[in-house]
Amino acid sequence: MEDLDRRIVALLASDGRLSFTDLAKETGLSVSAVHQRVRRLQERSAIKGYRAVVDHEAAGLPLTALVSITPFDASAPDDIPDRLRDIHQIVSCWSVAGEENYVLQVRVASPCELEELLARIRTAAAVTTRTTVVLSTPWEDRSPFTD
Amino acid sequence: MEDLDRRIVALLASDGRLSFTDLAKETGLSVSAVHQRVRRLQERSAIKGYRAVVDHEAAGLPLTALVSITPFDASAPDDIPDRLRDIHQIVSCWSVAGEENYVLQVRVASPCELEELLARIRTAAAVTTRTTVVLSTPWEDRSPFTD
DNA sequence: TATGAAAAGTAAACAGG
DNA sequence: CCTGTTTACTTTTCATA
Repeated sequence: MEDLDRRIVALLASDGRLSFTDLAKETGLSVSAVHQRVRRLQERSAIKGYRAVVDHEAAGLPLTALVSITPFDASAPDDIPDRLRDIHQIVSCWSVAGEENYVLQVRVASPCELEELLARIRTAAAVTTRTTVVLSTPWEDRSPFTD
Repeated sequence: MEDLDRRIVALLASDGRLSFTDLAKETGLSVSAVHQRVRRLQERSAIKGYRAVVDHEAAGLPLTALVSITPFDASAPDDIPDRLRDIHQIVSCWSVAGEENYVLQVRVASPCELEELLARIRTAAAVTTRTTVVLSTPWEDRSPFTD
């Protein structure tokens, strides 16, 4: 990726609603040139979409946890992500190198819902779970490009 | 939070660039009413901002890791987030219940940069680190509201 | 807290270098 | 791959219920 594209991506990663006018000012390009570059970045999926950053406490999902999972049967074919994809409380699913096979980031309304969710994960994916509850979030989902 | 606000938040969480016109269609409100509600949600920080969802491979930061950290000196006052805040490779910082005190999500360009980053984290925050490298990411940062 | 209408600003498509 | 122009749409503000 070119340096100009990198700048555009960094700018949109920290403010996804920047207008093309502002992007043009920041990059020194014309509005049309920025527009074309952003469109290309989206077509190539270098920019995959845009989202509002939500305060999950305010939105009724105050409890976050990290759930490490290990299959019961290590020899079974690994279709775990497919088995978990429809569980919307799982906001991230990482395949990891380490003692466990996957780490999931989950968001729920209450400890009680976490309990239900863990049961659902275990049965859906045939795994054991090790859960780390998040107590507070100093920050989250920051852009790594702001250097 | 009201039900209408929750719908608006959910819509913007999955598409942060939805126009007020489209939000109005989806919610049955007028454009101005949606506009006011979104503005209020932003003022109350229920919506904290907007970001582009970036393909980190394409953007030159293909390596993600989860770093669990434990202070050398458990009796020292805990200002760890403050000591780590300026390290932009740390995209998330969660205070957790468990063996370790914090889990960090980090993004770097290469194993070599990860090594440097871990050294920086250890000296900046006076901690030991346990690092779990992410091998692949079936999905990430999904909206938990799409039910 | 809602509405509709007007003014200002922006996005998208286009022609051309 | 860039630029400037045009058209259509969107955002924002305002008067009003």
